[in-house]
Amino acid sequence: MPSKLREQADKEKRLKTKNNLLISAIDVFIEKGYHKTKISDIVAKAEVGQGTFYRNFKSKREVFEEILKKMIEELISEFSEGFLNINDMPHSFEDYKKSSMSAFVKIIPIIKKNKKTMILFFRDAPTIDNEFKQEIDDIFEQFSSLAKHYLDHAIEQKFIRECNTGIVSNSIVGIGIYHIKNWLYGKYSDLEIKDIIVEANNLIFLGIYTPSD
Amino acid sequence: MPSKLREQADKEKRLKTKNNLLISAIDVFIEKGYHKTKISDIVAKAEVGQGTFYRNFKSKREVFEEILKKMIEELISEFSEGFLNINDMPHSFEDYKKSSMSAFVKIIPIIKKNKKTMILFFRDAPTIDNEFKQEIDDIFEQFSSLAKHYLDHAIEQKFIRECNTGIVSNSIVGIGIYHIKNWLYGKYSDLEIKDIIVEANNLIFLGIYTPSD
Amino acid sequence: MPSKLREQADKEKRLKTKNNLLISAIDVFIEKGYHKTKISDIVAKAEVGQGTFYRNFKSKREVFEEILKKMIEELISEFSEGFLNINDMPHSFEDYKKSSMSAFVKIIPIIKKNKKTMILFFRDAPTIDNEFKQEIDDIFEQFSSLAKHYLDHAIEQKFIRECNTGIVSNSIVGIGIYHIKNWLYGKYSDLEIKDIIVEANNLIFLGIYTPSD
Amino acid sequence: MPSKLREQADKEKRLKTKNNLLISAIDVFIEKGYHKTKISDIVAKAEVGQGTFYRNFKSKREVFEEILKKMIEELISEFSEGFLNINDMPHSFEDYKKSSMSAFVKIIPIIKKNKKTMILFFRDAPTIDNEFKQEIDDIFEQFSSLAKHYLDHAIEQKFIRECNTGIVSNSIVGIGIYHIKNWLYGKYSDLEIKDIIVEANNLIFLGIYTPSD
DNA sequence: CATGAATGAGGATTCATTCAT
DNA sequence: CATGAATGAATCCTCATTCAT
Repeated sequence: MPSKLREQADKEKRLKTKNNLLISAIDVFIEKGYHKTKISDIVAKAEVGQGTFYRNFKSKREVFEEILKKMIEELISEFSEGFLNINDMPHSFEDYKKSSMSAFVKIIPIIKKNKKTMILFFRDAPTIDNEFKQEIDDIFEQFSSLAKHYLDHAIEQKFIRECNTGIVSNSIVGIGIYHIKNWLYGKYSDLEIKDIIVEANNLIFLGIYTPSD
Repeated sequence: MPSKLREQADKEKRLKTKNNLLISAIDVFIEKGYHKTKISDIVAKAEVGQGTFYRNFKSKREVFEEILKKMIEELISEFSEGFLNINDMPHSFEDYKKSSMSAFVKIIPIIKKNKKTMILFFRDAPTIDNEFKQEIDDIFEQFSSLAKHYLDHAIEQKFIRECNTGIVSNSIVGIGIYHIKNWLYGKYSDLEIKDIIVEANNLIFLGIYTPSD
Repeated sequence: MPSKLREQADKEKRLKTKNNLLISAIDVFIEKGYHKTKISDIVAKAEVGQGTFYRNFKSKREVFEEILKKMIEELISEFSEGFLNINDMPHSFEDYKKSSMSAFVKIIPIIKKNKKTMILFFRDAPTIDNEFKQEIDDIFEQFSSLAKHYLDHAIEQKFIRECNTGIVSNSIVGIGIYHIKNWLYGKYSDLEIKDIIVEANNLIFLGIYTPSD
Repeated sequence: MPSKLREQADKEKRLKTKNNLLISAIDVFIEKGYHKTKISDIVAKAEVGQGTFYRNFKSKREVFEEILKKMIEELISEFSEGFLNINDMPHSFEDYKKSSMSAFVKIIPIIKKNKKTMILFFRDAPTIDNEFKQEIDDIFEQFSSLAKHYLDHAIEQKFIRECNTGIVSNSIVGIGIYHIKNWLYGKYSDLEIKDIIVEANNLIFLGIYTPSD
C-alpha cells in the first residue's frame, strides 16, 4: 500500500498543474480579453496538453469563475476586517474623515496584489453573462451600503450635513471605481496613490468649497 | 423619367432595411451581449435573410461600430453646444455650481434618448478590442478635461479652494458615470433624476461638511 | 416579392439535400455499423459539407431515428391493412392456415423494399439506447399480440388445440424474426421465400408430426 | 524459499484484479452498452487505476472478447455433452420429442448462470465488428445443424413427416432464441421456464393442430 | 436586390493510451 | 505491480461567409 504518500504527491502535482493553468489563463485573458481567448491559448501558455485543461476545468467560463471567485473572497474578507464594529463608530467630523481615509488606504494593497484579476473583474466579467454582471453589481452595492451606513450614522450625530445618503454613497463608490480603473490601466503612472486618495477624500468631505477663514 | 423615382424609392427601401438591421442588432446586443450574439440572431430579429446582412455590413464589428459612432457623435455634438466659450466663464462660486448643474442636466435627454446604445457603450464596447477601449477612454478623458478646465479657472479666480484638479475632475467623471450606469440598469426607478443630480452636484461643491452658520 | 416561387424552390432543394443525406447515412450505417460511423463519413458519402449535415439533423442519433421511424411507420401501416376486422375472422382450421400464410406473404414486399433499413432495425437499433430497444420490443410485441388474438379466437372456435397462446404467439414471432434476419443477411440465397413461408407455416400448424392417414 | 510463496500470492492477486475488472466490465457493458462504455467507467466500477486496465487488457474489445469467449466455450462444452452419439439416436416420435425436450432443458442452467453475458452476446456482440457477428452466426448455425441432423434422421426413420429440414431447424432455433431473449430481458417473470419449453416443444412436434381422436 | 441553402475553417471536447512515480 | 496525471489525436459542432437562384 504505497498509497498514502503517492496520493499526497499526486494531489500536489495536480494542484500545481491547476495553478499553472489558472495563472496562464489570467495572463491570456488580460492580453486578449475573455471572449477572444481560446482554450488552446491557455494551454499553450501553460505549456500543457489540451486535455489537461479539461481534467481541471469544465469550460472557459469555469476557469474565469474560479479566478474571480478567489479574488472576490479575498477582497471581501481582507477589506471587512475591523469594519462595522458598531461600538466603534467615529466620534467627530474629523474622525469620520480619518476613518474614510483609512478605508481607502486599506483597499490599496488588495488592488495592488490583484492587479490583473481586477482588470478582468472590471472589464470582462460584466460581459460574460448576467450572473456575473449581477455578482459584480452586488459587490459595488455592498460597498455602497457600507458607506451609507456610516453616512446615516454621521448625520444622526450631526457630524455631517443632511443629504440623500443613498445617492451620496453611490457617488463615493463611483469615485472609487473610476480611480481604481484609471490606476489599473496605468493612467496614474505619475501620481502617488496616496495623493489620489487624499484628494478624493477631501472632495467627499469638503467639496471644492473654499471655507472662509 | 420614372427611373429617377424608382432609384429614389430603392434607396429609401434600402435605408429602411439597413435601419431595421441596426435596430434589431441593438436589441440583440443588449439581450445577449455583443460576444454572444450571432449574425443569425440579428437577421432573425430583423426578419430578413442572412445575405441581406452582408449586403449592408461587412461584419458584426462593423454594425456595432456604426451603432456606437452614431451615438457618440450625437453625444459629443449635443453636449458641446454652448460650452467652452472662453468669454463666458462663470463669475462666482454659485455661478459655477449652477453651470455644473446645467451641464449635468444637459446630459439627461441625450442619455434618455440613447438608453440601449449607452448600455452597449458602457458594458460591451470596452471588451471588443483595444481600438474601442481607447475611443471610450478618450471620451471620458474629454469630459474630464472639460471639467478640469473649469476647475482650473475657478481656482485661478479663487472661487474654489486649491486642489489637484486632475484628480478632482476624474472624481467628478467617476460620479457621473456610476450614476448613469445605475440609471441605465434601472436601479434608480424610484428616484427623480433631478434629485440625483442635485445631490451629486452638492457633494462636488460642498462635500458632506456641515457649514457652521 | 419573388418569394412564393423562391420559397418553393428552396424547400425542394433542401428536401433533396436531406434525402440525399438520409440515403447516404443508411449506406454508411450498413457498412460500418451505427457506432463506428462518423458524421464525416456520412457527409463524404453524400458529397456535401459538414455543416449541411447539421442544418438538417441535430445529431447522428437523430438521423438514425428518422430513418427508423419512417420505416416503422410504413411497416405498421402497410401490414395493418385489412387486419383485425372482427367480422372477418377465419372459419376453419384450413382457413386459419391460409390467413396466416397470407399474413406472412404480406410482409415480404415490405421487407424487400426496406432491406437496408431492416438490417439497421435488427442489428443496430437495440444497441443505441434503451428508448430504441424499447420501441423495437414494442413492435415485436404488437405482432405477437396480433397472433395471440387470432390464436385465442381459433381455440375458442375449437379450430386448433388448447395451448398457452402467449407462448405460442411468441414462438411464431421468433420464427418470423429469425427467418427474416437470415434472409436479410443473404443466408437464403438459394431458397425461394415462398418455400420458407410454406415450411414455417406448416410447422406452426402441423408441427413435424406425421398424421396417420 | 519465501520467494516461491510470494510469487504464488502475486499471481493470485493479479488474477483477482483481472477477474474484478472482467466482472465490472460486464456490469458496465450491460448498463451502458458496449459502445457507450468507456475504459474509465470500467476502472471506476472496479475501483482500480486506469493503468491497471492496460496491464491486464489491450483494449476494450479484448475484454469483451475474453468475456464472450469464456461464455461461449462453456456453452458449447456443457451443451455438447452426451450429444451426437450416433449410436444413440431416438427410436420413435415420442422418443424424439423427449430428446428435444431434454435438449432445451439442458440449456436452462447454462443461460441462468450466464445471464448478463448472454445479454451481451445477443445485443452487443453482433454490432462490434464482422468477426464477432460471424462467430455468433456460426453458433446459431451449429445449433441449427444439430437440429437438422436429428430431423433428417427422424424423417429417414419415418418418425416425422417429410419437410425441408434446413428451414424447419432454423425455425426451431428462431423459437429458442426469441424465448431466451425474452427471458433474459425479464419478460417472462410470471412464467415457469418449464412451461415455455413444453409449449415450444409441443408446437414444434404437433403444431397447433387438434388431432381428431 | 433579397434570399437562405450550402460551406468548411475554427474551436471545443472527449477519451484511449502512455509513463513517471 | 499499481496508479492516475498528462497527453493529443480524433471527432463533434458552430457559425461567419459565400453564392446561385
